[in-house]
Amino acid sequence: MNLNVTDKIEITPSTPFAFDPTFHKPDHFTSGDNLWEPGIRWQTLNWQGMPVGIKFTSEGTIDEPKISMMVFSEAQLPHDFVDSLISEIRYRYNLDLDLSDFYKRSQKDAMLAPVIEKLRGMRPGHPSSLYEYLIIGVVLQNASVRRSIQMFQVLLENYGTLLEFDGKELWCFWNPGGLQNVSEEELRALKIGYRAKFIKKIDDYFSKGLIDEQTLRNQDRETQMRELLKLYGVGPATVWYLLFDVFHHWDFFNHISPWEQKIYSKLFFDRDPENPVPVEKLLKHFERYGKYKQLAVHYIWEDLFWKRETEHIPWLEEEIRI
DNA sequence: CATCAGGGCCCTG
DNA sequence: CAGGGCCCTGAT
Repeated sequence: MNLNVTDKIEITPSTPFAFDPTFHKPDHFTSGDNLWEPGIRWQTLNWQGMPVGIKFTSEGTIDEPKISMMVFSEAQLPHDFVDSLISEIRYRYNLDLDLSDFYKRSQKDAMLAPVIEKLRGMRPGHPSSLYEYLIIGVVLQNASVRRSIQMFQVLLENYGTLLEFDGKELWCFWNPGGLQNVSEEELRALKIGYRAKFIKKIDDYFSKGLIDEQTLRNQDRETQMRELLKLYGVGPATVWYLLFDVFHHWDFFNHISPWEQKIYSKLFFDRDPENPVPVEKLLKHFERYGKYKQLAVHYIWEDLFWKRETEHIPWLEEEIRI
């Protein structure tokens, strides 16, 4: 699909704002739906069933930020569509987040303070909708990075839409409920294994309108967690990711998967990944970050993966096994 | 070659 | 509440 109609919008985030670490998370292993280079991010977005291409360009500084957002579409977009798209972007990337209290509380933390200095203005956030994140969450389960990317890619190429805009070709997600005519067997043929059943059931759930992302956003964390765990194929690991990335709870930390446990053990206790610190002890350690514990660990985690972009970290390569 | 453990989750006993 | 089964893939 060729997207030749453009609409240019200027977005002013709250201050301070760091473009690159907000729009590019090196630990989110990309697979054909976005591209990044310093100061520019291209991505696709399925908004209200309409596939659009977006090019974000940094046009400001950390203390006087300005983002140019170019929207590419097939036909002219109605004003209210564009308005709702902008507010959704502001939500997903936390462009209005006030980080001052978090920064103030972290000043005296020997580990966090230098990381914040480097990443000052970085927002947490994730580009995906709830439905999309659920699909991603399922392909992350019980698989290495390489295999997760491969599964996600094959799903996009079979059920997504290839968009051409600004000289790029990127895949756009299908609609929630868009797999109604796809059988579990067909999904299995794409080598996603037992996850085929999970994806079918999640898609059915959305197709029947049993869950609404906007409604869920306005409910409390316990309700969100309860509703999400009702989904077949969603357990503690996936819910934990969702509460942070999609529902923006900075204070919730109740789960550490084995590979993350090894990385935290090395980062926070300089312990050999072969001999990791118990999960309970790690969780207790994170308590020092209070109501920003997950945000704090996000900063430290992103710092590690940004380092990986420029320097070789052997022990980390060993753990992520791309 | 064969075996095995993954960036979990569901189901059973 | 512990443990088996599920899928494919790359490592050993």
